[in-house]
Amino acid sequence: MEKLLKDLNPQQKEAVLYFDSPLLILAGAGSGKTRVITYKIAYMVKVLNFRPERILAITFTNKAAKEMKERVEALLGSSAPVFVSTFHSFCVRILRSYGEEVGIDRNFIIVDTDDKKRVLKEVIKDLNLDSELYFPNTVSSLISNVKNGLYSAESMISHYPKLSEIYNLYNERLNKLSALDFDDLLLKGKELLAVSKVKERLSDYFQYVLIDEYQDTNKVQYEIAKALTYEKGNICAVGDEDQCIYTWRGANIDNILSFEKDFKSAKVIKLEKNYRCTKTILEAANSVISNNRLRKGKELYTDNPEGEMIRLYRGENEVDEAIFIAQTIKLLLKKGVSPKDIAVFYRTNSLSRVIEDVLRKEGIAYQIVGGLKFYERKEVKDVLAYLRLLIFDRDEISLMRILNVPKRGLGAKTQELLKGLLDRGLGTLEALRELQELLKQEKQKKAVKELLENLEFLREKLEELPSYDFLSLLVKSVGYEEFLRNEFPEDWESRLENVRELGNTLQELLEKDGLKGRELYTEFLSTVALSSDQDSMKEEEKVVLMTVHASKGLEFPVVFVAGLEEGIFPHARSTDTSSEVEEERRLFYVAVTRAKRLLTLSYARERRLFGSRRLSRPSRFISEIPSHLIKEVKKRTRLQSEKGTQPQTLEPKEKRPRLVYHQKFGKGVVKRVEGDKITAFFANYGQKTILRKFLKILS
DNA sequence: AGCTGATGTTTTTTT
DNA sequence: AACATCAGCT
Repeated sequence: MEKLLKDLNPQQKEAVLYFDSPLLILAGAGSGKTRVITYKIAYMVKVLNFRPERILAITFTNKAAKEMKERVEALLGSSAPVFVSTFHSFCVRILRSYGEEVGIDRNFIIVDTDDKKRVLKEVIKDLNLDSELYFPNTVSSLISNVKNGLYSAESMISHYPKLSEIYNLYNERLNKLSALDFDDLLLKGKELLAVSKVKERLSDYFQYVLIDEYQDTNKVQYEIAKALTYEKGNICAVGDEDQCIYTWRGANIDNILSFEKDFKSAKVIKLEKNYRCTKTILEAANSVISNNRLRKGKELYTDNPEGEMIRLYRGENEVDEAIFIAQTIKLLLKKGVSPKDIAVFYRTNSLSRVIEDVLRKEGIAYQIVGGLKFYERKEVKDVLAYLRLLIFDRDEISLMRILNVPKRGLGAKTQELLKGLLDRGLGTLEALRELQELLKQEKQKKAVKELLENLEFLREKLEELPSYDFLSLLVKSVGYEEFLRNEFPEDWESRLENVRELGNTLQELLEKDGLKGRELYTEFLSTVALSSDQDSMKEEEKVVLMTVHASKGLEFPVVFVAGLEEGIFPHARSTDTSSEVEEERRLFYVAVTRAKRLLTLSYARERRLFGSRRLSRPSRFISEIPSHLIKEVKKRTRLQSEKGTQPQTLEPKEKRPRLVYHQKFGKGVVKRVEGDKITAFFANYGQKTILRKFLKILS
């Protein structure tokens, strides 16, 4: 262990060795905080003889949890069952063990964003509320805010008079389903820890609690942490107020700013030496973040070399910008940079599209983190819904989802009928049985009968068959593959592939935890619901694309930040108040400090947004970087020699029109194009040849 | 019940 | 521009 400690600088060492009182480690970007945490854990196990399973470490994502576990084990040279998890999965764990103390069924289901919206839609409809004011999206985030303790439902009465009613009915519905949403997991976890029996038990059990990314914890999470370590002060929080980027999700920057007040006689250690970035990149980052007022104040320094200047590219439009990025990447690859060492960041997911298109065209392999999440894809959710239905008989949400998937000729009316039955308190299978009696049409009767038999059959097989086979059986017996073929002739194969991938995940879990049958599936469904973007990221030889949010906690030798325009980054919806702008700035700071060696910023003069072109100005954040650190670059001159091909890729290429519209003749299908004359076929007028200027090109 | 075209919404970030 | 939703029609 003594040998290990030699790897640390004095502050890091102090942080590892300090145990006298609550400890807050203010760890600047790239200051080796993961190293400190893992060494601290290793120290506890090896020197202080703590039982690893009684050390609780909370991370931000499951991926981070897994990595931390691996790193600790590498340090110790043996497997150490340290309890590492996210707040959410920790709460799932304790609720599955002690849930009944706060009236929670141990077999509760977790509703994801999509399910939540479905339930809310029903609620809003049932309350006969004006859907102009109560959009499911808006209501969903309002409810989140209420649950995260930002304000009460009643306090919103002036803007949303009926919010309390929605809130109550929504919770009632979830309750009936034994379902918890993401916020409930934390909230109920907190409630559970308020039960003195549980609190004593757990806080006695855990000898030490570490929390990573403390700047992004919310009020509820703070209280959970507090309850676990109450009075004992055996807590270490690690965070960086400059990297707090989730306030919109309830993260409370005060948690970190007032740690010393919240935890008695707390000690604060700052890690200000950066091991990641070049001097240039770090100076840029320091300079940008110094524009923020709400911070404790740190000044990072590094012994790393000066490094290359930060590059800045101005694109004519978003396509031009993407081409620049692709070309630069190509050049780097040619120079021997590994693709997995290159990352492209953007503020919003929608910006990824152009970049993807160009990378694909240029033959650059990339992987995209986040976006449409795997577990949120329709085909995956459908299959999961079947699984959920088999596991939890009360899962009405899933029943409704699959009632007519694959198509069985059971539509809205049947759904209403079924809902009535469920409201009478019947279980899903019972309700289906009743429904069979109620239906008039033979065809529908048969459809329900078939579904019912299928479900009963599958439920029998659930415990019997190995999980992978069971999933195949499920897909086959409900005719899901055929459904995919019919409904998605374009891409049914990749969709089917996704379903298979689901089987693989299940298999992995099976091998890891050795669970089986019902237990396995329950665990599987929780894992699935709580998986994060980063969790899906694999070590592949590919360039990585992701939002800045998703990049948190990662680092790359080469980083591109695209779309640096006013309205995009900072985002137009976050420029009203200075605290919003400060958060955008922190986000930019996170982006910049991911880069180890080379940072390239880019923006476009003109960008397509909502279908129309819009001129844009460069982001204010660019001008917050000292100009002597920035070098403006042009697209590679090498391409001057390939000029012939350049305009083709540069301009969105002029497509041959396929569908046109004429004032008098209406819509026409194009048959021939000669110069500015277009020959098209019109349904009621036959074939006509018309000058292009009289036609509107539809596609 | 299910399709069609019209209409309206979406783009902030996510456990 | 792409997508979801809905009324009205078959």
